[in-house]
Amino acid sequence: MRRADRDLVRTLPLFCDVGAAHFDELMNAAFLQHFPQHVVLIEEGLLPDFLHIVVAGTVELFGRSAERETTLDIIRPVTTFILAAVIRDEPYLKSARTLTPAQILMLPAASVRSVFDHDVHFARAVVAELALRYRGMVLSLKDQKLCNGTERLANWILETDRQQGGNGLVTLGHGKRTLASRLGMTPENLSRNLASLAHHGISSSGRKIVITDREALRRCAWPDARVESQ
Amino acid sequence: MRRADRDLVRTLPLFCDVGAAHFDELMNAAFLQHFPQHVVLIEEGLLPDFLHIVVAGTVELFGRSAERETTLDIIRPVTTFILAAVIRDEPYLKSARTLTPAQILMLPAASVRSVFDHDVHFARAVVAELALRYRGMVLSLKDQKLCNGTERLANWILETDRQQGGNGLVTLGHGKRTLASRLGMTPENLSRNLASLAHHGISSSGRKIVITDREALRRCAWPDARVESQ
DNA sequence: CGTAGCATTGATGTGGGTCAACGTATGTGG
DNA sequence: CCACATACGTTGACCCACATCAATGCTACG
Repeated sequence: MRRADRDLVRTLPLFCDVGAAHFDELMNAAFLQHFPQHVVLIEEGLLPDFLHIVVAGTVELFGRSAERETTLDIIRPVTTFILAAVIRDEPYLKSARTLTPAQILMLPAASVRSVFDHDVHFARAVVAELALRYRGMVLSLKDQKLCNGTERLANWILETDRQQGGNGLVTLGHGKRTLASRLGMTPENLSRNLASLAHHGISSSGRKIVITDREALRRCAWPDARVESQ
Repeated sequence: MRRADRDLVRTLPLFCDVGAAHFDELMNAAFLQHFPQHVVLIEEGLLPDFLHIVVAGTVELFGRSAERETTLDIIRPVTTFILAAVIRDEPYLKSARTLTPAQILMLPAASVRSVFDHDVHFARAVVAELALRYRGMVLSLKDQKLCNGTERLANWILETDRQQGGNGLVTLGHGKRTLASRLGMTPENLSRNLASLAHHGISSSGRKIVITDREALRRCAWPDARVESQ
C-alpha cells in the first residue's frame, strides 16, 4: 500500500496512539483493495474476516429481510466500519455495498484482535470509537421512534449542515433514493417532505439544499436533536 | 455495601477479570443506593457522574422530546447501563427511571475511567460490553425500520422466550404500556396485535403468553431475527 | 368493597406507503 | 454533439397500518 494511505490511516483516532511496532504489524497484514460501484462487500450473517476502512469512495451499510431493505449508515473516508463484529468475532448484523467506486483497506480480524490484546492505546481507541458509534445508534433509534418523516428530514438537514461547515449549504453526496432509505421513508415521501419544508426555511434543487431561515427550519425539527451524531 | 452484592458484581463479565486491587479501588468508591418506584435516575443531556449497575429491581431507559416519549431498553439485574456516556464523558442520550423499587450500585465515573486506564482486563471487558450493546442497538433499529407492529411483537415473543428458557411460556416483567412503548406502538395496538397473533400460534392472558405453535408464530416474525439481542 | 389506573374494543382520522403517470437528469453510442 | 435510452425524481390518486379518541370492562391495591 502507498505511503500516503498509510499516513492517512495513521491519523485516524483509532490508530494515532498505537505503538509503532503494533501499527507496523497491522499495516503489514493489511491490504488495500479497489472495488467498483454497487459491489456487496459484506453479507450479514457471515463471520467477520476483516476490519474495513474506507479510504476513498462511499459505502452504504444496510439491513435486509426477505423483501425489505433499509440503509443504516453511510460511510465516507476515512472511517472504519463493522468494528463491533470484529471485536466480538460474531456474525455481521449489517450488510455493506459500495455506492461509488471505492478503496477499502482491509485488516485481518485476527491481527486486529491480537494488537487489541497487546496495545493498551489501541484498546482505548477502540473503546472510544465503539462508544461513539453506540451513541450514533441511540440517536438514530430515538430519531426513528420519536419523529415523523418531516422532522427526521429537518433534523438531517440541520445536522448535515453542521458537519459540512454550518454555512447553510448542504450538498447531497448520493442519490435521493439512498437518503430516503437512510431517513426511513420512501423516495416519494422524501420529495413531498422536501417540498413541504420549502415553506419552512429551505430551498432545494438537484443535490443542493440551502437553508434560508434556520430558525423556521429548527421549529420543524426535533427540539432536542442538538447532540452530536455518528 | 454487603459482601453478597460485592460478590455478585464480581461475577459480571465486566468485572470478573479485573485485578483484585483495581476491583477494590472501584468497590471502595462505590455505593449502593435504594430507590422507590418511578424515580428518575438520569436525565438526558446531563453529564455522567456515575456508572450505574442494577442490582435489584427494574430500570427503564427512555428518550423524550417535547411531548413524546419512547422506551429504549429495560434493564434487569445484574446489568450496567449508560457505559458509553461514562467512557466518553459526554452527555447522556437516554433518561432512566425505576419501574419498580430498585437497588442501584453507583460507581463514580472518574474511578471507572481511572481503572479503565490502568487495568487491561477491565478495558477489554468494557470493549466487549460496548460491542454487545452496540449490536443490540443495531438489532433494535433494524427491527424498527424493517418490521411492522405485528412482526415486532412476534419477534419479541420468540426472543424473550429464548431468554427465559425456551419452554414456550413468556412472562411479562412489567405492564403492557411499557412493552408497547418498547416495541414502538401504542397500548391499544399492542392489544390488537396480541389478539391477532392469537390466531397464529400464541395464547395470552394477563402477564402470561404461551407459545402454542412456534412454527406458526415464526411465520409471523421477521425471518432473519434469529441473532442474539441485547 | 370501592376506586383508580390499566387493558380492551370499537369508531374514526391521518401519515405515509403503494401504484401509476409524467417530467427530468445522466450517460452512451452513433 | 446530438439523440436516444434508462434510470431517477416528482406529482397525484388511492389505500392501509397505525394513532387517536371514546366508551367499557378488569384488576389490583388501599
